[in-house]
Amino acid sequence: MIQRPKGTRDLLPEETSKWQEVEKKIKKVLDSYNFKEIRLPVFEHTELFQRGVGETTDVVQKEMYTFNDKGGRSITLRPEGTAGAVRAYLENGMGSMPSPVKLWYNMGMYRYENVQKGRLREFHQIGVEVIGTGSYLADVDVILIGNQMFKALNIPNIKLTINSIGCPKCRAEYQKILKEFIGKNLDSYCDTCKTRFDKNPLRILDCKEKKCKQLNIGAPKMLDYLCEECKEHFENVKQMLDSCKIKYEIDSSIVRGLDYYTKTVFEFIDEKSGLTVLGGGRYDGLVEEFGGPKTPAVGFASGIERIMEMYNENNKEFEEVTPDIYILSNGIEENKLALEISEKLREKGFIVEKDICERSFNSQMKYANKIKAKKLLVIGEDELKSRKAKIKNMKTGEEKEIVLELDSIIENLNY
RNA sequence: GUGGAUGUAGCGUAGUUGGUUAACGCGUCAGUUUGUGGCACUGAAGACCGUGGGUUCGAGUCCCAUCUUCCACCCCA
Repeated sequence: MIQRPKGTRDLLPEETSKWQEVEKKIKKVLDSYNFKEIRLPVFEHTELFQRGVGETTDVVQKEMYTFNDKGGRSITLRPEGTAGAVRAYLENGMGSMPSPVKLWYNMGMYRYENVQKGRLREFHQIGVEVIGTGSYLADVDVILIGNQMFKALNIPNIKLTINSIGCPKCRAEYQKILKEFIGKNLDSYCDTCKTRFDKNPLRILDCKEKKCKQLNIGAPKMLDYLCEECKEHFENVKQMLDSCKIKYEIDSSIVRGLDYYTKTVFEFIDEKSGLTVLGGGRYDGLVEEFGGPKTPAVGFASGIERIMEMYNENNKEFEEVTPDIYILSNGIEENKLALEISEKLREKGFIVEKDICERSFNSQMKYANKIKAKKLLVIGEDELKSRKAKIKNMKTGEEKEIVLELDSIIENLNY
């Protein structure tokens, strides 16, 4: 038997209807902020992610699905959405659209990781990007969207944590100071931290090793070394969040795993599982990095599989969509009439089931019951002749005599 | 990438110290029931026991390898 590749999942009908329900609710929030959907290629040139996400990141170094296509091009399955969105923004001249450009996406992502709870190799993210404004107001809007999403999904116990990692200018300054602090005890740090020291010292602060955590106590904090502009930006973000009564924690260890972030970074964390369910921040340098004009931007991405996990826990009652009517028929002429009525009802938007297996009367009855049809209409010899029939409410068992005409059927479907 | 656990019909399980045609429940299909479902009863289909080797007269049971899934590290959404 051929089985699905590691880290992938099949979504069966029961699950897809729940996904659709969640996606619908999220889309409503996105619509209310007037964001528009974009759909992007599953694969891009490898270089896009190398330059966008950053050479030193784990995502690029060891988690990308990269291969050469038949034309010898290095191609990579997208591990995240922002790089592609920015590429599309530039390639399609979206800079000439009314600015800022506000986009959202819902796409599959691919990362060669070791599988675990809430961690797949193919997973899905819903994300937003606001391209073309450097204002703190945009950061706040983006955070508020995330907040509204979880509210709309009735998911409680989500903690918002924020931080600022400054701009290239003040970060470089801070890194120097941080390296001085860490450098004193570098020999005592774990091996991964030693390699981080040169490539990305900020990450050392995020190390989970006990000894490293110990050594990190008292380390200088990025927040204390922000330049005037970054400091003011962060203060404004906090002020706005306070004014709309959004609770948040400042967590100076949030660094984010993607290199393009600047200034504000934030995460929504599920307090029960400890998993990050939404993560994002500002990326003021990325458009320029890709050869575009200096264009600030901010966005987030949220993992649908993780959202679904929490959604299912907090929303037990789920309304299943079932057929409005099952039309039972036996015999050629009867089937013709049943088909005709079915088609007309379907055109009117009703969910109609009828026999397509040439099953017996009894089997059809049982089937209608199993698929939870709301109403039942039998078309047999008598009904064909008399043009009268009984429509049955499958829940109450009550039957009602009707004329075998479309209007009269429809009238009895709605009660 | 490292460490630990796991794997028997679609799903959930049983399978005694290795011994004939691998069992049960749910589900599926059909019948009891040419004209009204749910209940009940009867029957059928469905498993090369994750895969590949090995030990043995004989392997679902023992050994090795490999894959999957789950958990932890790491990282992230």
